[in-house]
Amino acid sequence: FTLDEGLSRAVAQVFIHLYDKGLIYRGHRIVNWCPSCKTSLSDDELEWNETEGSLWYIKYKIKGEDEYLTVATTRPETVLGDTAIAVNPKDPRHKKWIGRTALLPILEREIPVIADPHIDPEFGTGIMKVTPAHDANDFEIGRRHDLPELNILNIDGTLNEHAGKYKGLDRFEARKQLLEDLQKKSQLDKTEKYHLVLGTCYRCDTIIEPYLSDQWFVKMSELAKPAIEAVNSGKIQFHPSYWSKTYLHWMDNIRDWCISRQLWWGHRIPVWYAPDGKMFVSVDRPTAAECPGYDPAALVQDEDVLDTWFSSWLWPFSTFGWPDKTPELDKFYPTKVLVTASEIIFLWVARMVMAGYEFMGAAPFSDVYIHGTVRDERGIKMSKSLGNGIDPLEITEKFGADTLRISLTLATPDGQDPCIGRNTFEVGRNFVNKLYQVSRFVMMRLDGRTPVVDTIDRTDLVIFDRWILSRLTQTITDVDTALTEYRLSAASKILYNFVWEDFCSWYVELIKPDQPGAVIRAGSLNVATYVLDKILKLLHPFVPFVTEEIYLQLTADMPGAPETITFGPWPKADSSLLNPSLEADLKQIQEVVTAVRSIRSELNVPPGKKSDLHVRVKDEILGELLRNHVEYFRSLARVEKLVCGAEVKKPPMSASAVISGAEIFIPLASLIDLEVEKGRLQKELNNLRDLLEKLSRKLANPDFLAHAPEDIISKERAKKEDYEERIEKLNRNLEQILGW
RNA sequence: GGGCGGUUAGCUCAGCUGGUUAGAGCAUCUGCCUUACACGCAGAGGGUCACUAGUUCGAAUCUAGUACCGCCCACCA
Repeated sequence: FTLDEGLSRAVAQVFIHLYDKGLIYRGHRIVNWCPSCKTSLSDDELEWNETEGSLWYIKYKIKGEDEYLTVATTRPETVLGDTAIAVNPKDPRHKKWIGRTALLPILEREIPVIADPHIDPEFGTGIMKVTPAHDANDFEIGRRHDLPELNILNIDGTLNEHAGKYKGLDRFEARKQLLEDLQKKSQLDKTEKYHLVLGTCYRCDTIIEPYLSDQWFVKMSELAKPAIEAVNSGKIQFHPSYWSKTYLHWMDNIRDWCISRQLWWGHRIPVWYAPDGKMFVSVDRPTAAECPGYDPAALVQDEDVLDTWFSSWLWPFSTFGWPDKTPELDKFYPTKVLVTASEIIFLWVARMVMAGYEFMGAAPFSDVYIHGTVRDERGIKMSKSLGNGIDPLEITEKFGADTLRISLTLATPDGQDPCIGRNTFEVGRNFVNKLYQVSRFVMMRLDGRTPVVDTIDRTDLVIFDRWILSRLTQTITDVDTALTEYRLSAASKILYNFVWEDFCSWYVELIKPDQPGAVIRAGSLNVATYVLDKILKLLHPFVPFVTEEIYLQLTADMPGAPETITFGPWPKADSSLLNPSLEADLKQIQEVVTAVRSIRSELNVPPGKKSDLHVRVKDEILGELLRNHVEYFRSLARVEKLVCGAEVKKPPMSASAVISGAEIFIPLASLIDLEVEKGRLQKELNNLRDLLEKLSRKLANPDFLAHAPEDIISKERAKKEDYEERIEKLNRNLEQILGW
C-alpha cells in the first residue's frame, strides 16, 4: 500500500532528490476552481452541461488609429484580465496589426497584438483575446509569448483589485455591468446565441472557473531520455509491439508533470514554509539546525498532496524497501513482465521506466504485456459510470471461476479488446465440462488399473496411439510458441481444438472397444492417460481449479505423485514422437469416415442401421491401412463389412462419394433415393468443375508459368490432376445412376 | 484536432513472412437420449473478406486514399 510508512518515506526522498537536482520546481498552472466550495477539482470531478450561452463580439481600439479589432468571447468579464490580442500569423486580414498595441475597453490598459498559430482564422473574427490567468489555452499562449499572467479573481469568484471599478462584484454581476458599459461606449459589436458545454462542480453545481494557482512540477525531458532509449533499442518490449508507438509518441512530446493536487488524501508535499515565505524541503519538520534563524514550530507544511502516480511510479522498488538495500530488492529488481492496461501506459508504465533509470539505474522490467479491455456487445468499453458491465462475480457464481477465465481468454483477440455478452461464457462452460467428462471417462476405463502418466510403453502402440502422441507433440510446440510470443488467446484456442477434436472426437472414439463395457487395450489406455496428464498441465494456467481437481483424482493411487499439479513439470515436446506422414495417413482414414457419415446423413440412413463399405483405392497402402484398422473405426462409420482394394467394383444400387485417392460405395438398395443421390453427385461435380476451370485458366496463363515459383506450379498441376480424376469418377457414377 | 487499433458467415473471432476449395465456436436447419459429456454426437446450409485505386503472374493478406466503429490524449476563444 503506497501510503504505508516505508513507501511514504521513499516518496518524500524522491521528492527531495529531484528537488536538489533541480528537476522539481514551483510554477503556475490553470486548475478547475469551484468558487462556492473554494477548492480545485480534478477533470474527473467536473460535470459537463450543455447550455445555450452567448458569443459576445467586443471591439478593442488600436492605439493611435481609428480602427478596432473585434474578438468573440463567451466570458466577457475576462476582458479585464487580457494581456494580449492574438491573430494567426498566416491570416492576411490581420497581419498588418501584428506588433501594434491595442487598448483594453473600459480600463484602457495597453496590450500587444501578437501572432500565434493556435488561433483558428475560421472561428469568430479570427482574432482572439488572450487571458493567461483564466484559460488553460490562453495560459499556454501566454507562456509562449512571455505575457503577464493577470489574475482578476478572488477565491470566492468575486473580482479583485485588478478589475478596476468592477472590484468586489461577483463574476456574473461584473459580466452584466461590463456588457452594459460596453454597449454604452459602442464597443459591443454584436451578440450571437452560442451553444456551449460548461463544466460544473459535481458537488454544488456551481460553474467552475479556470484559475491560476501555484503548483509543483517535475521537469521531464531529462528523465525521459533513457526511457525512450530503452524502448527504441528493444531493451524493453511491448506486447503487442505497436503499443511502443503510443509510448514513444507521448515520451517524445513529454510535458512537465504537475505533481501537486488539492486533495486531502495522499502524500503531503514535503515542503515547509516560514512566516516570511522561506521554503524548506524536508521529509519531517525541519530541526532548528536545519532552519537557522527560524522557529521550527512556526513552520507550516504545504497543504497540497502529491499526485497518486508520484508514489506509484516507484512501485517496482519502493515495495522492496528502497531506498534501503534489502535482499528482496536485490532479488526482485528488475523483474521481467509487467501486465497492464493500455490506458495507463503514460500514467504508470512510462513513469515506472523513468523512475527505474533515475533511482535504480536500470529498467524495472523487460516486457510490457498490454491486455485487452472488456467491451460490451456494441463495442463500448465497459465501465461503472456507463453501467454496461458484466459482473465477473455473477459469472463465477453461475458458471465457475474457470469458465470466466477460459471464456475470456478464448474470446479476447490477442492484443485487442473483446466484445463480450452473456453467452460468451457458454463456450468456456461447455469446454470445462467437456474436459471434465472426458477425464471421467478415461478414469472410469482404467477399470482398476493404476494409471501411468509419466511414461509410455512404445512397444505396445497402435497407429492411433502414435497419431495422438504426434498431435500432442505438435500441440505442445505450438502452445510454447504462442506463449513465448505472449499470444495467450492463440494458446488457449490451440488447446481447445486439440482437446475437443483430436482427443475427444477422434482418439477416444477410436480406442473405445466395439463392445460396450469391454476393457480398453492396455497400450492405448496408457497413452490416453499419458495424454490426459499433459492436457491437464497445459491447460492448468487457463483452467486452474478443474485441472487441479482432475489431476488429484487421476493420481490419487499413484505412488510418488506430486501433491498438486503445480509441482509437476510443464510438458516438453518430445520430437521423437512427431510423425507427419502418420498424421497424413490418419487424415485419409478420417476422410473416409467423414465421407461415409456424410452419405448416410444426407440419404437419411437410420443411425442404427449398419451398412457395408466398398472402397476402391488408388494406392494399396490406403487399402491396407483401412483393412488393418477397420475394427477401430467400425462403429464410427457404422461399417458392417469392409471390401477394399484397387480393383473393387461399384456394387449395384449404391451411394458413392469421391475423395482424393479413393472412391467410396455404400450399397443401400431399398434405402437409396435416386433423386437425392443424383443431386448430391451433381452438386459435387459442379463444385469441382468450377474449381477446375479456375485452375485451368491459371495454368494456361504464360505469365503465371513464367513468374511463379516451381513448387507452386507443380502443386497446382497436381491439384488439377486430382480434380480431373475426381470429376471423371463422379461422372461415371452419375451415368450409372442414370442407367438404373 | 493528434496518436493508435479495428472492419472476414446473423454474432464473437482465426487466417503469422501474398499462392488453402477463406476456417472455428455460437446461432440456424436435419437426424440422433450411440459404451464420458444433450453444457452432447453426426451431418448440412451460410461469406462479391467495408469501399476505391494501385503494386503483382497472383491480394482477405502489401501500398495509398475514403467511410464507419472503438480506445487513449488534447481541445472547443
